[in-house]
Formats: sequence, structure tokens, C-alpha cells
Amino acid sequence: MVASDKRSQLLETALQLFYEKGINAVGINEVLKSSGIAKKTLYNHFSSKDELVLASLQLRDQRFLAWIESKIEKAVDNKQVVIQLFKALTDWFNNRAPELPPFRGCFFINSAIEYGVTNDEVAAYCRQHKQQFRQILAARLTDIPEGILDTLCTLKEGAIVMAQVSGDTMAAEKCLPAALKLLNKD
Amino acid sequence: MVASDKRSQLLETALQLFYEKGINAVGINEVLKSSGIAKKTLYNHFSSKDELVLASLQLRDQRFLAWIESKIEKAVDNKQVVIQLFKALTDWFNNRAPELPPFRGCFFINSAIEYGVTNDEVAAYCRQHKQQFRQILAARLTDIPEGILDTLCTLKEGAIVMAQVSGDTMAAEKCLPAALKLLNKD
DNA sequence: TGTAGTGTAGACAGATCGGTCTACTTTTTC
DNA sequence: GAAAAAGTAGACCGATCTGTCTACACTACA
Repeated sequence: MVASDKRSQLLETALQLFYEKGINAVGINEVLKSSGIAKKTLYNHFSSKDELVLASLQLRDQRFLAWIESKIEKAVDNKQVVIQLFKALTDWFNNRAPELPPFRGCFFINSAIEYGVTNDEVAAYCRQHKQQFRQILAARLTDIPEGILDTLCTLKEGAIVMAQVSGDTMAAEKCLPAALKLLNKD
Repeated sequence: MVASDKRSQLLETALQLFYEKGINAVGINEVLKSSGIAKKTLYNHFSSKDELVLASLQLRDQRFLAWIESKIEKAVDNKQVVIQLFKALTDWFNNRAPELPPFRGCFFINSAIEYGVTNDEVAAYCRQHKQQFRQILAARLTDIPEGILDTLCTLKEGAIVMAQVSGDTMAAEKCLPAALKLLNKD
């Protein structure tokens, strides 16, 4: 049992709780109790809660982007990319994506809003995640104008918020026609 | 000087601070210090912080919807409504809307995310605000399909998030062409 | 087998928070 | 002008949070 075992257990627990309940609503002691690990061990692997938060963001970042990538990599043209993207979002919103925990919005939007005010590094990382998503999408779309790419990203963010705040888990599905319309030459 | 004077002073201060820094980041004592009002007076007008939060949401709700309404009421057709809406959002994001305090995202998205987990009433009010916005927009658009109305709302929410999290204050402007395209018959 | 590293359990400190309460002052109202 | 209502200033309580520290147990390895 290597040392990083405890570290990854703590990280898994922290990510699960932070995403489910929000960073501020989850204390260090709850992470400890839920993971069954002692406090000193946590502070041996992470110097502070903020460091644990950042590591959680990195883990989620890696997993979420890999998941999205896997959903659109098989698409053969722009239309299929957009279809697969919005289908994937709908699966996510309705808890039909086994790779992801139950939907509670975007971890990065949530964290930027509730934690970014007091922690610049968290805010910066959340911004970076959004940029990375944009690049992954751009890499799968051929000859796509910047404005249309931005609009697709805006629709994605909006759908997430609609699903979370308004409970409209069909938000992504509803704007799929509009997203496809964007691809047409006028 | 009627009693409601102190109440409205507290409410103004609370709304300003809650919106600027987030509800959790602002303690009761900060509201008191900033407003120059005694603690007992606050608890004479509001039974708890949660009640003050709800009153702040209501005040913002009323003001924001009135502001949006004023921006689109002069539009003579669907195209003008959409143009005015997204121009207004861009003004808001870039602090060119004197009626609104400096942009820090949507108070209702922010509050739902950071406070809605522990307070159902707050979550419900935020959802209701989004519904009211949708109705105000619907009332100004003629013969608009539900799906297009939903997509316009999604673009609006997405633009707010892009402006706040990614710092893209031109997000609304960028998706105006897409929004206008939605209005065209296919 | 002894030592260094890692773990556990949890008391504790220091800070902050929401909310109550007392004692006193000001304002309003009849 | 007296009584009632409303406001001030801030001490105080209990709860909660992050992070430190002590005392002890287990494990790996030379």
C-alpha cells in the first residue's frame, strides 16, 4: 500500500462531496469521516483545504474532458459532433452517464461562483477548464468560425444552468435544432 | 422617519453586499457595519439571515426584470426585441447599465448555487425568477415557438456564465447573430 | 530487531458565524 | 409631558470551521 493510496482515497471522497454539496458546505471533518482517514494524514498529503479543492478540480477536469472527448470522437462531421455533444449533455443532466456522478451542475461554474471570490487560483482554474473545453470542441469541428464555436459553448453553459437552476433537464435537447442551424451556411 | 426606512437601508446594503461578494461571504455583522445600523434593529425587521436573503432576492428580482422590460419594450418586432435584449446584456456585462450595480453574474444563479443547497426557498425563488424572465420575453415576442423561446433563454444564461466565469464580456454580442438566425423560418 | 515513515484518534486552539440579550438613548404618539 | 415604540452599542452564547498537536499503533526495510 503506497502512500498515494490514501491520497487518492481522500481525493475521491473530496471530489464526490464537493461536487454533490458544494465546497463551502463540506468541511474537512466530513471528508475525513466519509473516507475513514485521519486528519493528520490529510494534512500530510494536502497542506490546506484550498489545496484539496484545487486537486479535486484537477481530477474532475481530467475526467470530464475525457468523457466529453469520448462522446464526440466518433463523429465524422460537424453535424454529428454537435448532435453527439448535446446528446451527451442530455444524458449527463438525466443521470444516464455512468462515468459521471449524479448531475448537480458544472463543478467549475459552481466552484468559481462559491469559492472563486476568495480564491483566485480556483477562479483561474475554472476559467482554464472552460477554455480547454472550447479547444477540445474546436479540434473536432472543421472550418468552424470563432463566433459559431463561441455560440456553441454559450449554449452548452446555458443548458447546464437551465438544468441545474430551473430543473430543465431537457435544456440541451431543446436547443439542439438551434445548434445545428448554426452550422448551416446562410 | 418611518420604521421601514431602516428596513430599506438594511435591504439596500444587504443586496449590494450579497451580490458583490456572495451570500456566504457576507456576514450579518458586515451588513450592520456597512449600513451603520444596530444588530437588534436588523432582527427587529428580519427574523433571520435567510429572511434578509429572501428579501434581497425579491428586491433584485423586481429591479432586474423592470430593467430588462424597459430595454425591450420599445422594440417593434421580434428582431428588434432580440437585438435590444442582447445589447442590454452586453451593457450589463460591461458596466454600462447605470440602473444595475457592477456586474458579477446573475444574482439568482449565484444564490441558487451557493445557498440553494441548504435553503429550498432560495432555490425555488431563483427558479421562479428564471420563469418570470421567460414570460416577460415571451410577452414581447409574437408567434414564437416554445423551443426558440427556450433557446433564447439558454443563450442568455450561457452568456451570463461566460461573462462571469470566463471573463468574456462580449459573450452576448457574439451570439446575437445566432439568436437572430433562430427567428428566421427554415 | 530497531528505526523511520506513515497511519489513527481525537483533543485543542483560534477564528468566525448567526442570533440573543442587557442597558441605555432617541423618537414617536397620544 | 409621559408612555410606548424603535434604535444603539456591543457583550455574550453556542455552533462550526480550519488547522495543529499529542500520544500511540502499524508497517517496511536495512
